[in-house]
Amino acid sequence: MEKKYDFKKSEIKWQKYWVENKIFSTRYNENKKPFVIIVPPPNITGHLHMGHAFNSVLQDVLIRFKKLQGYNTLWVPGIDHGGIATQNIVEKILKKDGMTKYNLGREEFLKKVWQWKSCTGDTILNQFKKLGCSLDWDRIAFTMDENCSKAVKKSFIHLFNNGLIYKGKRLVNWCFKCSTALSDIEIEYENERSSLWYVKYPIKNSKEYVVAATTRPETIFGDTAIAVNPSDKRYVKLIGKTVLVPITNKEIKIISDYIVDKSFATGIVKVTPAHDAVDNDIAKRNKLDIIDIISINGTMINVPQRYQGLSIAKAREKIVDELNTRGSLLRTQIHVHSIAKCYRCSTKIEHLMSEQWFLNVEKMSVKAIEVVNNGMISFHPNSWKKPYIAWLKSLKDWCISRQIWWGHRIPIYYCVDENNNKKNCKPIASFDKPIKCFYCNGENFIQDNDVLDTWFSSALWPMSVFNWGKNDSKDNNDLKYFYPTSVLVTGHDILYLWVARMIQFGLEFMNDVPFTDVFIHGIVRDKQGKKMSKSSGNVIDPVTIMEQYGTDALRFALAHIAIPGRDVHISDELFLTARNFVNKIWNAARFVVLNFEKNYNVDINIQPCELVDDWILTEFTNTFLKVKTGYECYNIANSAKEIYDFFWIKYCNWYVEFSKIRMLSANIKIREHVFLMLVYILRCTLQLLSPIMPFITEEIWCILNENINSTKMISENFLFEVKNNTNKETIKKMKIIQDIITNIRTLRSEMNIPSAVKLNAMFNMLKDNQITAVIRENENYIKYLAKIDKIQFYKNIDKVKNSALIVTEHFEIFIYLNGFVNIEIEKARLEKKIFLAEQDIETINLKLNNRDFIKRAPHTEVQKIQIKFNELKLKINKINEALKFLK
RNA sequence: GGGUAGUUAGCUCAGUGGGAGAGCGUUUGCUUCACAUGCAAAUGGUCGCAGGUUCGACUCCUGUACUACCCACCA
Repeated sequence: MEKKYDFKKSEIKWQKYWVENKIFSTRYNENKKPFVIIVPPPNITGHLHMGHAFNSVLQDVLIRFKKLQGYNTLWVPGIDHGGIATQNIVEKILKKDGMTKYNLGREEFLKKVWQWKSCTGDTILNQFKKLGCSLDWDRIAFTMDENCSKAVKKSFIHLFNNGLIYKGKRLVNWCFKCSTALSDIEIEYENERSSLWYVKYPIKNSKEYVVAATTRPETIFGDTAIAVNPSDKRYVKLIGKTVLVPITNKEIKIISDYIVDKSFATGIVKVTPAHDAVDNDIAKRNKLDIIDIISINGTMINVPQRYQGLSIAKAREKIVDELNTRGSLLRTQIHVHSIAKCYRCSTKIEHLMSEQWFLNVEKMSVKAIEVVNNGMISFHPNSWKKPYIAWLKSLKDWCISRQIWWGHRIPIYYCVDENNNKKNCKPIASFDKPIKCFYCNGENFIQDNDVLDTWFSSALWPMSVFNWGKNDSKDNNDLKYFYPTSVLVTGHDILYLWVARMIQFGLEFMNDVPFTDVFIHGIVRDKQGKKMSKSSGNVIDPVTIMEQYGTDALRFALAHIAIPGRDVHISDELFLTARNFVNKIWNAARFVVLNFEKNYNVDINIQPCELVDDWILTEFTNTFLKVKTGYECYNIANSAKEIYDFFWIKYCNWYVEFSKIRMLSANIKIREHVFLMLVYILRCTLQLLSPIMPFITEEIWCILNENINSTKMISENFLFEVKNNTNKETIKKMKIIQDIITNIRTLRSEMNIPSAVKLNAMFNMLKDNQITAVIRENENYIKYLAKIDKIQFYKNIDKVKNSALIVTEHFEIFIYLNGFVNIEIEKARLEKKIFLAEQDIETINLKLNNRDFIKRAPHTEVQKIQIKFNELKLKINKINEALKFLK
């Protein structure tokens, strides 16, 4: 076994082995219980970032653990075509060559995108492999492949024919840069410092005027009313009057609407229904005209000639000037408000009227709420249930059409005449171009130009990966066997965008939930808690970390901070700690392997034979149960922590140290036994840890196999079985031994006694004989670890000169200091012990003197306190005696 | 405006109705033949603030301050 762990070599080896031997390929097997996860498909544009790494590690941990438990585990890999994001990237590439997509035309452009996809689309999947993800590589799915395409068409046609998909001219969110409509959750809000302009609107046939405040003076050309709150006493008398729009002098009415906030600015709102959501609602309620004044290119339309064709910004500048000159501007005020931005390119979103396809989500939302309320789907942590339900309850229809080229083209066909002009026939939803029009027997059709929102195909993901839409469910064993999947693992950032929609679609098309559990983990942030982004320069690249510290270190660090319901803060120290742990594991294994002797009989059944053996088994059992609970209840951080503590503290710092002295025995049977125990516990721990750190555990497992003639892989069923060996007595006994050792070490440290100086320990036993027996049986360990030469036992001995004192509930230990005694130090040390004990006594006294406590607290609790009190008293007495003796 | 988390050691964070924990940092001692990416020991906290429930609250409840995130119709 090499002195240093070469993680790079090991990672390449095992990654290749797992993939080539299809260790994680899973087939339909009705005799085994499935455990299924579908990966949240990353965009083809993506490179592995820390968020992916975190998400993937958690899924891999679950899959690998369930495999150890004997499940037929399946983790389906896949990628998303990432509509707008991908199109933007390819357009950027074209731009470098001075081209636009229009130069190429739709078909040629799409060819380019597919070409680009075939070059770079595998990047992220290869990075998943590097991460050690136990995905089934025979099942790579893509949201634009044939299966998904069929699924998209099938679902669209179903929804269209049921009247749930409809086309309508509505106010939508429009991104000029991406030149497409966006759904409500595809926009992000950001605070912006801007101005609030107070504009005068003269009242017709009067010298008076009303003042409306606006952040968008350029939209006054689209004003079709002025609104006040009906309960606003200041303005009630104005309702119904006519005012003139500045500059154009167009006549509009003053109306009343409850939505107007009396306390904001003047309490008077100018209503621009074509470019503002609230105004649009007001217009609907009051049947106002809607005038478009901004085109989908971002230029002014339907405005006075001098404004026609200007950009929004230019128009604003010009209009503020003009209002000012005409005396229509009362005043201007600094104003901070949040503005909508595109989630793909951060361009300001404009609201404008546009003809789009919408999905009516009303009924689907009711069902999606129901399955969470009745427990068919559980969220972990449960606190996400409330926001999920609240979101669905207030959900508006989903704008599903996008004016881009890359994506699933809407399977709607329009009947046209010879000149490609649409006839009056209703549009037809169809898998392929229809042969004949239902309505007029026409034979010419054109397909709708728009494509579907990327998230439409994502919503079908749990079905489409199992060929729903392509293969009807009757003979589709995969779909029957693997659907619904077991758990969906994702960050809360796409709970609405993705999770809610999968649930809606699953219920609509499969009449069943797509998964029974949703594991919602935190978002990866930097040390200060900020989102990682290229522009902030705070990105920690997982690939760099893998190269620097190893993949297992990355994985352990991520698992270690995966605390349920909390965002995770990443810093370099995390990986350092994890790297050190990897090193520790390697070296502990090396210690074990180096102690292997050829004539060991490794087939014998291992039996604990000493307290230390019982103890480590008990500790392991406790750890095993806690780790299992952590894996099963989505508290991965706790599992990681428990293994870390057990392995480092219990196994390495205590058990291996105990073993060292036993290894010196002349008796080969003893050496053999110790080796077998060490190997057994090590293997059990490795297996328990393998879901988090698959590479090093597999590597060591393999090395150990050579020594014990085994060929099994680590991912096969658990070696360890929980028996009734969680013995509390064992822990207590062991604690006595550990306390003695620790106490003597502390004494040494406090009195500056070099470890080379061997000391004598004289035990004065105060009570229990059984404890004497325990100490006698484990004398060797005390001697070895506390560097004691000689241990003697007495009953009621006098004080021992030139010695320091350690007092516990069971005994006094006089450590003969062999000339190192410093009376002053020892006095100070003992006095401090008394001080601390007296402090404890004080708090205990408060309780014991409280009659209510004695009367109401559980009897066991009172007893516990009483015992503690007696122990402390005894300790103080003994130390006081010693102090007198010192004087 | 509504909602959800958080506030514990110098830093990053676990945790529990009955004696405050880890990692990193700091201090001290140690090259002991698995590991200095290590071993041993020590230092360090009014558990945000104010009330309440309880024999007992860091833990449960209410209020409050601050921070973060999400949602919303910030003209």
